[in-house]
Amino acid sequence: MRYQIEFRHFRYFLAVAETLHFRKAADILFISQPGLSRQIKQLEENLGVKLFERHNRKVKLTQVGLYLQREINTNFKQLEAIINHAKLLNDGIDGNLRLGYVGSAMQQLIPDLLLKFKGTHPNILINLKEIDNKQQIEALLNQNIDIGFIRQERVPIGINVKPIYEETFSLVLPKNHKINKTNFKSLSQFKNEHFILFDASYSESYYEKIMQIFDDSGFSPIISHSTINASSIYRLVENNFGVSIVPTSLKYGFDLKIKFIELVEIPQRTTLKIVWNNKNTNPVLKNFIEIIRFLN
Amino acid sequence: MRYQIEFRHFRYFLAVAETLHFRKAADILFISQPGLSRQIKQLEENLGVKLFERHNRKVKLTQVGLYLQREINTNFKQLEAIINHAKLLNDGIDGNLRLGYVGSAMQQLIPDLLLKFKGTHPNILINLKEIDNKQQIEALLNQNIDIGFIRQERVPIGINVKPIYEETFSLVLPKNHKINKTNFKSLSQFKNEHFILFDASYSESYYEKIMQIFDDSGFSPIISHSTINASSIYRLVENNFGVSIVPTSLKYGFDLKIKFIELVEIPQRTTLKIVWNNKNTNPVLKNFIEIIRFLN
DNA sequence: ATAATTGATAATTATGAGGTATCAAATAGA
DNA sequence: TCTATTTGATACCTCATAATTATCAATTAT
Repeated sequence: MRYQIEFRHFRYFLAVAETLHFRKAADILFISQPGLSRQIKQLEENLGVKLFERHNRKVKLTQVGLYLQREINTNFKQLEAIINHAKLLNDGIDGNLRLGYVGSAMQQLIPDLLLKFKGTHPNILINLKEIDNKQQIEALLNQNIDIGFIRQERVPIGINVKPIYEETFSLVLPKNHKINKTNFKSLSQFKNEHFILFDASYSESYYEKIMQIFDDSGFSPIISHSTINASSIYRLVENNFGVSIVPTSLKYGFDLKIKFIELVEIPQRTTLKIVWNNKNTNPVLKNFIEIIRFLN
Repeated sequence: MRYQIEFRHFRYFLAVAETLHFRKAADILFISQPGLSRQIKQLEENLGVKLFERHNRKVKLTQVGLYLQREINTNFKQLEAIINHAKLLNDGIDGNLRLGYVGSAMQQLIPDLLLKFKGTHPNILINLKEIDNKQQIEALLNQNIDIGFIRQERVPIGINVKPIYEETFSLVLPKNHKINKTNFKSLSQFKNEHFILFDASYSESYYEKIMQIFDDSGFSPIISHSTINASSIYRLVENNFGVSIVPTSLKYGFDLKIKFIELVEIPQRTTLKIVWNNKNTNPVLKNFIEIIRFLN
């Protein structure tokens, strides 16, 4: 117990816990393998806890090691956030907020929200990143973003959800398509058309919902293309590669030879939700959620 | 920026922030004042943030310094808690223990054991699962449970066994059966009765032992039903579907129209054993086995 | 059998934390 | 005004120890 534990020990520990390989971890840390071994040993001695099982040619985390990896990781993320925030404070900025969003949220909602937030909190630095649903959850858990905008039903525990905008779906057709708002009866009129849809990887639950729409209409769609980007969908529709179904709000802001038919009769709706990690201690996050609360 | 920040820097920072006096802080930290000054300077340079205003003969925290003091303080508290918890986990004082057991062990033994263990280790979370002998071995090998309670002679290598309770068998008869404790002579009196027994799949070696009892008595039983549950056996016996033989301890805790005759004369005994995987490193397991050691 | 992999150990080096001495600036007291 | 005192910063030095190199021991792959 004569050595003080330092960050170094935990930095090294995390690297070994990550790679489960002393030599590789040493390379990543730009130190030699024996040096790394010694520091890990020191940490283990100081804590009085065995962190790794070294057998044969395999390194394994012990139960306690596993626990420490998780906890130290989030603790370090928090510390990092504290330091970043301190730097921003120093620059006269009151904090920052890292947003992730699916493309379809940028349509109208995020600009509106940010404008409102900037009004009350002018010195907040906002970072925006377009990421898909699944990766947003990942980023939230790792505290790489503070808040996400997703279209997905289920989220892991530890993630808070607040629905903020529910909307209908709309059919997307080429402008010259024979079906229009007046002669449109039901989706089954499109059973022989090719469909261009958001990829299942975009969000499983979103995809399921779309499939349910087809189920309810009594046919399986021919899916000719899938993408993760509204604008590519529209390009394809415009050029007669097929038709599509998208959240209604996505119809604004494009000037293409396509038309939309809102599907108000079907029961399915899609909900844009904001999500955040309840372990996140960023003070700006609290304020942002406060703003959201007064939306509906 | 060529120095890495270490805990030291924050420890020193907190001491100065607390005392607002470099010399006093240095005394508290058992280092010299110039050494302290230098570390604080390093921290400030590394963060790119001024933490203290040194004017006249007074030291004052800057806004950012104030923020950091609060945040680092709570962050360090959290880290401390993490480390303490890790130590508890390591000592098996906190954590969880997953038990598997055959129904007949729940009769008296497991409640007693758990009560005793809970007394010395109140913070351990215990998961209980009723599983048959064979599946317990499987679960131990896969480390899906930490400890098992079985009635089975042979176990694979890698599994440790400790017998904890040896007992006689008892006949189970309907209350109105003509044989009772006084006119009972030997098992051969039942050669024409139907028997209801634990299924062979429950445990092969247990089944073999029962068969041996019949062998010794010179007859093969007529087996009319087999089940894996003491309570169903008793229901069947109560309704005159046949008679049975069970471990004696199973007679407690039922209120049915049945009676028991303990077979003390025959040599066969059944032994409840605890079993665990010797590769299992769950520290709680060690402590549990320790408790067991003082049982007999 | 030989070579490759991988973590631990031993001996050595060199970085930088901490020590001593001292300074500079400011203040208090005469 | 002239000390004496307080207090953080600087300069220089020492030594503890982190990191390196070289090597080993054990295992596994060829």
